[in-house]
Formats: sequence, structure tokens, C-alpha cells
Amino acid sequence: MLGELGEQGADTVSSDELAAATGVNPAKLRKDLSYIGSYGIRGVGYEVSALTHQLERVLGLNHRQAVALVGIGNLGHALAGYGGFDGRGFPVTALFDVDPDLVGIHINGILVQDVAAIPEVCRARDVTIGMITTPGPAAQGVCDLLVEAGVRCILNFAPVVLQVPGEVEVRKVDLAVELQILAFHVARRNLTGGDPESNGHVVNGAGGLKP
Amino acid sequence: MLGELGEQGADTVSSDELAAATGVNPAKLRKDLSYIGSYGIRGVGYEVSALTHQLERVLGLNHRQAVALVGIGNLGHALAGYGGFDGRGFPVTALFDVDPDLVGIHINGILVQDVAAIPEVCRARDVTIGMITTPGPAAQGVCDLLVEAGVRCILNFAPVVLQVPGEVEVRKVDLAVELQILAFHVARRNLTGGDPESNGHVVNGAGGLKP
DNA sequence: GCAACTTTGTGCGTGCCTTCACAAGCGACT
DNA sequence: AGTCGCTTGTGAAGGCACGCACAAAGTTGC
Repeated sequence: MLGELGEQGADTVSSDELAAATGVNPAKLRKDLSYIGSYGIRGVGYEVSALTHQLERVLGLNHRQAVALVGIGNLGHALAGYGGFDGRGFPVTALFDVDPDLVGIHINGILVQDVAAIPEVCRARDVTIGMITTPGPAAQGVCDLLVEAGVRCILNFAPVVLQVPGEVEVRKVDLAVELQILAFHVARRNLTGGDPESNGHVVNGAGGLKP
Repeated sequence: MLGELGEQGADTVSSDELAAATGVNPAKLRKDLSYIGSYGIRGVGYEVSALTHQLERVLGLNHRQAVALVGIGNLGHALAGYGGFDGRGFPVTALFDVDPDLVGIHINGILVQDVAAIPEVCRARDVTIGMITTPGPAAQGVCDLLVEAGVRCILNFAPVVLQVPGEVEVRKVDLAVELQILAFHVARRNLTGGDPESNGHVVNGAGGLKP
């Protein structure tokens, strides 16, 4: 996003502009930016190139991190072909599945290998991030393999809560839950004067239920 | 998840068990459940079937909501074929794209139509939720069409911040940002004794930057 | 050089969310 | 029937994040 601004010819950008574009409070944005150091100029704004550079440095975006994708189903296939990851510094460098019909084929020039090869291949290619797009029951086994391979970041699309050692960080993405949250908010808004006390609590607390 | 518990033969479940399974604090879980009424039995736990029923009622999961999917690229194609939505009460009932090569084909038995047909088709099929998986530049236009069609929940996968009227609820899903958050947390953890004050602020505030 | 305007950086108050801790209630066992 | 153990439901406290509002600092115009 900052990159776009830079290409559009903007030399500097004010916190108000950035805040309006991202829908965040300007004060909060300035406070966040102040945590990484004072790189703004009072009366002018933030120099786009300097800000971009500093953010990349702090967020660790300056070195690319290899991603392994396990589970070449519908979703996995799409993510393997999604160009957005590589463009943001996360090249998908290894694909895995259990299906013998899938093992051996190439997607976007990347060979699909058997899950048994996860430890070896991930170590060889220095994979630091794993994405799990398998069906739920297979996810924990795959996760264990990734952890064994030294992967310490896992993005989990399977509808299960993964058990991992403390040093491993897991983020869960459940698209159906996203839809439920949306539907819940709108349903609540339709109730004229609905109890404002229970706003969001239920959604946060009971996420992941499956009728 | 509760459904799985029920099938596994558990009649009742305690807040501690549920909390352990979901990784949430037990007290918070109980408080959340208390907001929808007291359906637990002290000394025993929560009756699984009753709790499931109540949660479905409160979360509005008892009536299915039709979903329209716009943008049949890699990701859109995968989501159109993803069975998880229909199983959770969100049947994908309409597909749209601008590409003439795609318009007319069927995915999972659903016809892909031109985006110009969005207002008419969405109204006819009573679509309440829209999912946008178009490239960034096309997203706002598609969004406007959906809003015009009366859609009030939008799940946005495009890397832009959508401008919508107040009554429309938008949720943004950016998978690259998820990876960045993961990478950031692990990078921070590697810094021995890194400044604990700046924990997460930067990630929340500056989400969506693109180098 | 001075005044007026802009924009950053931040101290402080407010309100929400989380979590601890405990009373109330229910079942089992004697 | 009474007691003991277990679990829910909730009051209260603590912490955290958000956002207002203002001082500091820089730029522009005269």
C-alpha cells in the first residue's frame, strides 16, 4: 500500500491521509509509528521511502521467507497459484499431498511431493512457514511433520485447533467463521435496540462451532 | 466443533474442557455463554445438544444465507468448489466474473454470469452475503454493485479498503498479512529480550503495507 | 525575522476486555 | 438427610488499548 503511494508520485504522506486510507484513527497510527522511531517530519508528514524502509526492517520483510503448502485440494491449489504471496516476500517453494495422483505434478512450476518428504525437503529449502490446507483429520499429523522439520510458523486453514510446542506460532484462518461473524453482526443490527452489552462477546468466545 | 463432541458420545461438557479445546480462558467462555442465558447445570456442565441449539439460535445459524462470489480467479475458483461453506449454512448460489471465457461455464453446478447481472440475480436469489475475490482495482466497482443489490455483508479478499454505506458490514481477509503477522511474531521472539512494549501494536496499526 | 499554519509525538483520561476469585447451586455418596 | 466435591455464574479488580487534546517543531508567506 505504501508502495502504491510511492509509485503514484507522493513524496511524503501525512498520518491523516494514511489513517483515512486504512480506516484507522490518526492518533493511533502516529503512536504506532512512534514505536519504531520518529521518522516523521513535523509540519510535513512521513517520507514515503524512508517509512517503507523502516517498516520493512521492523516487520522483518527485508528477507524473504520460504513457504511450504500442504494439502493440494481446492483451496491449496488456489493458494499455490496465488501470486500475492511471492509478491509480498513469501515465495511458495514446496508443495505436499498424500494423493498419489497429485504427487509428481507441477503447479506454477513447483513439484508436488509426498508428505513423507516434508522434514527432508523443508530443511533443505530452509522453509520457515507452513500452510496447512488439508482436511481436518489430517491436519495434526501434517503439523507434527512440519514442526519436526523446524518450521515455527504455521497458518492453519483446517477446522481444528492444532497442538504445538510453545516455540511454534499458529494462526488459524476459518473462512466459514468469517461469514458467521458477518452474518451475526448484521442479524444483531436488524434487531432494533438489541442488547448492546453482548456485542461481539459471543463471536469471540465461541468461534469454531459446527452445527 | 460442538457437533463433533455430540457425535463422540459426550452428553455434557464442562467449560474447562471447552476452553482447553479452543485455547480460551474458561472464565471468559462461561461469561460469554452466560450472555445468551444460563443453560449450564452447576456441578455437571453444559448439555451439548441444548448448548448447540441455543448457539445456533443466537448466532442466527438456523436459517441459511445465500452467498454470491465475484471474481472467479484462482482463489474464487477454489472457494466456489469449497464444501465448507454449504455445510455451515452458507450455500454459494451465484458466481460472477467479467471474463467472457468464464461467463457461461459451470462450477459445482453453478453458472458463472457477468458482473452486470449482479443486481438482478442477487435480488432474485435473495443473496445476503457477497464475497469479493477480484483483483484489487476491480473490487470497489463490484462492491458498489453488490450494495446496489441489497447485499449488506461483504467478505473482501482484495487488497483494498472498500468504501461502503454505514449499513453495510465489510470484513477484510488478507492472507499475506496473516503471513506477515506470523513472521513478525517469530522474528520478535528470536530477539532475546526484545522490547515487550511494542508487542503487536505495529502489526495492528500498519496492516496492509506492500513493499 | 516574525507570525500563522501544519503536522508530528505523546501525556492522560476513559472505557472495554480479560481474568481472578468466590458465592450459589447441583449431584453423588454415605 | 447431610455432607462433600464439582461446576456454573458473576462481582470486582487489573490491565490494556483507544482516542482526545495539546505541546513541540517545522514550513510557508510576508
